Amino acid sequence: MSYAGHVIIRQPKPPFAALTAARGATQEEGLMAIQAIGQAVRTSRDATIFTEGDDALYSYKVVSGTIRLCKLMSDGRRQIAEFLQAGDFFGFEWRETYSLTAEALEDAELVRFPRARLDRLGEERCDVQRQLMTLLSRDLCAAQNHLLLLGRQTAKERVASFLLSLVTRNKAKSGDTLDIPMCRQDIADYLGLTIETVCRAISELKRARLIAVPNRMQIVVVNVPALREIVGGDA
Amino acid sequence: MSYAGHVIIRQPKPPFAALTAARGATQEEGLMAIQAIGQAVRTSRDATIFTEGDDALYSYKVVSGTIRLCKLMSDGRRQIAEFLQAGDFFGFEWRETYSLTAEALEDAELVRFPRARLDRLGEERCDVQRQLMTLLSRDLCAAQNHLLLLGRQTAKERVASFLLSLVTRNKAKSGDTLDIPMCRQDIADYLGLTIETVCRAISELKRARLIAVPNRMQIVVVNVPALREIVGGDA
DNA sequence: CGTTGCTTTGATGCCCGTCAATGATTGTGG
DNA sequence: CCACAATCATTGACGGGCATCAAAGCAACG
Repeated sequence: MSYAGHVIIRQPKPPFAALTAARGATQEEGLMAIQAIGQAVRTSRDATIFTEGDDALYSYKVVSGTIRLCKLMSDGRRQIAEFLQAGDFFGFEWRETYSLTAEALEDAELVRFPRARLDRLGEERCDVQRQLMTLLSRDLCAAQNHLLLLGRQTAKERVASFLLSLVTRNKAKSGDTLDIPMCRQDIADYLGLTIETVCRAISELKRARLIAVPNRMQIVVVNVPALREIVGGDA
Repeated sequence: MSYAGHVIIRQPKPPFAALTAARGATQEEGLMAIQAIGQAVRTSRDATIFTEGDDALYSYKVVSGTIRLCKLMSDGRRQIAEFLQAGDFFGFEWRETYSLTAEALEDAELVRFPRARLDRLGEERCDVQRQLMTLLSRDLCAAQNHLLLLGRQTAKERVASFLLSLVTRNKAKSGDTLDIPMCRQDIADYLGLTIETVCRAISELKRARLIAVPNRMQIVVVNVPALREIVGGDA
């Protein structure tokens, strides 16, 4: 029911050459074993992939598009935990139900892994379990850094941190253009701010010539070191 | 060097009856196998157990006392990710170096597990890996809830959430007294607030008769449902 | 019994949230 | 192709919640 918008493209054994290529040089055997049980699915813009509290039937990998993982309060307040892009895995928390909600920012292609099969695979093969551990660890460390951002950084620092995380992810340098697939509201909900505060921080960075904003979906990072300077204090 | 304050009490095989008893009914075989390679150590108040960035040589379990896990910025700003008490595990992020700093709030007894041995054990036994996954998942979900608190809750809600988390952990009911091992500054750094704001929120709850504060280290939760009412909006 | 460290309370200010209006961009139907 | 609506982004005015600064309680200790 919450899987409306998902279409299984090919069922049992899709060719995964393209997927592993997208991930780059990851030749872990455990990872291969996981990939082998994947099913390709599609989601459309704003579709819900799973909802917090649902039975956790599948884990996922992003092939293309962008996904947001978020928590909602009953009065509508929202906190986005993470944005996921090609090559990222999600839904690997080892629990009966999903601990957050996954939605597509834009049309996306995913690979999904049935939890039951993943579970069986993990019982037999330690290298698979180990791979899952690595994925979880990555998420945990990201969450810990996010805690510091939300608890102790100013609005300007948060926006600079966000841009720097995109710089890192895209291996961008000063002068490069970043594609920003998320709207301002998503950025605000990720940074624990309001949309207006995000706008003002971006405008301020623009006035200071640290970035340029050709359009709402792109940002040119003119001066990466200066952005790092703003974040500064992080260990 | 950063292990000053640690004393190995008994080296190879301490009796773990006390430890498992403290954890309650956890008869997982994987867990037993992990426990079997533990070494009992002590830390004193305010001692650093490990520092963010150190080589991750050990993972730990708390036997007694309270531990804080935190991130520091170079200008001194601090965010506490988690408080750990008897039965809790920490330092299980599967990375080369620790992703945060662990310190003792008070004199504490720990069991430490050499990463190298844990690693070898994990290669051989899937049930051990699985157990480690479960520990990581717990931390990840806790961190995700913490993100919502830091990003989207008001000061009063945060303090109420904190008290409720202690209520849950201690299985307390209205009228019960909670022992608060952490000082106000630690609470503030956990909740992303200042010490003054924490004090004011506590005073407000006290005035509203939701809690009583016999002394700085104890809080009586007079009206748990009313505390839940304050947090309210969470899914 | 004064010192020391932590907590609490008060006064003040600022950052960011709220409310509101204007721009910019995209999509739609005539 | 353009008018129009709809959506999103930006900017401004204002206020409130929390931080900052300061001082006074309060308990533990020598």
